[in-house]
Amino acid sequence: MSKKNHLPTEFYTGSDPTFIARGLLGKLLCRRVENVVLKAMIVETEAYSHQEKACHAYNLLRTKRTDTMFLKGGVFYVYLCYGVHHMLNVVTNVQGIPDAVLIRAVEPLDGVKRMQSNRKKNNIYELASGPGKTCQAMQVNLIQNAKPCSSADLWIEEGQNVNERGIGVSKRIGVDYAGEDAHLPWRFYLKMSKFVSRYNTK
DNA sequence: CTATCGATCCACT
DNA sequence: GTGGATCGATAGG
Repeated sequence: MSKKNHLPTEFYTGSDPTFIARGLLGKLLCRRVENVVLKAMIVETEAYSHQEKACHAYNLLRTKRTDTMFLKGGVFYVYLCYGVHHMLNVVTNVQGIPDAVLIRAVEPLDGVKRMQSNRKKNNIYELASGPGKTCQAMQVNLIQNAKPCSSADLWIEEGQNVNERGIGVSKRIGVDYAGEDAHLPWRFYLKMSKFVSRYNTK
């Protein structure tokens, strides 16, 4: 058994979600399915906080779905969107304070053939350039919900160091329903990456 | 119980 | 650029 290079717990619990969303850029999202290991670098994230309307757990709203977000930071929050696509988040903050970071896009590194097969696409730039695509490529579904970010079948490990100046910022995508909070500059991405989702809402 | 609506993607024009 | 797919969670009667 090789020792995994997991992130320390404090990484997930120690700061507000925008800081953690920035910090996750360059980290590696890893998945083991059967005997195949998939690895991909996180290149785009969005922060969600219980204090703003775009968040499922806004105002500490607790439901069957948002229960996961109330767990201590460092677990995955997975849900189904539009009845079709899974979305992968990382829960942050301490227990009882529901904040999270959505993983919106990753750059495939290992197991690319498997991801191409999962996505039924060959173009590497289209394998995980969006939150739904990322889950399809990495074979993430509701079974992963509430599992630790250091699980044997899905985990996050150290990756590239990212220079702050290499990080682009914009408002979040697809949250127009959130009123004024829709304008929060809480989407973060690697400027130089060709693997981010196409949208570039400023 | 029913109605509404997505933290999206893709095919098509 | 636009619209359909598709279904579970959610809120309200």
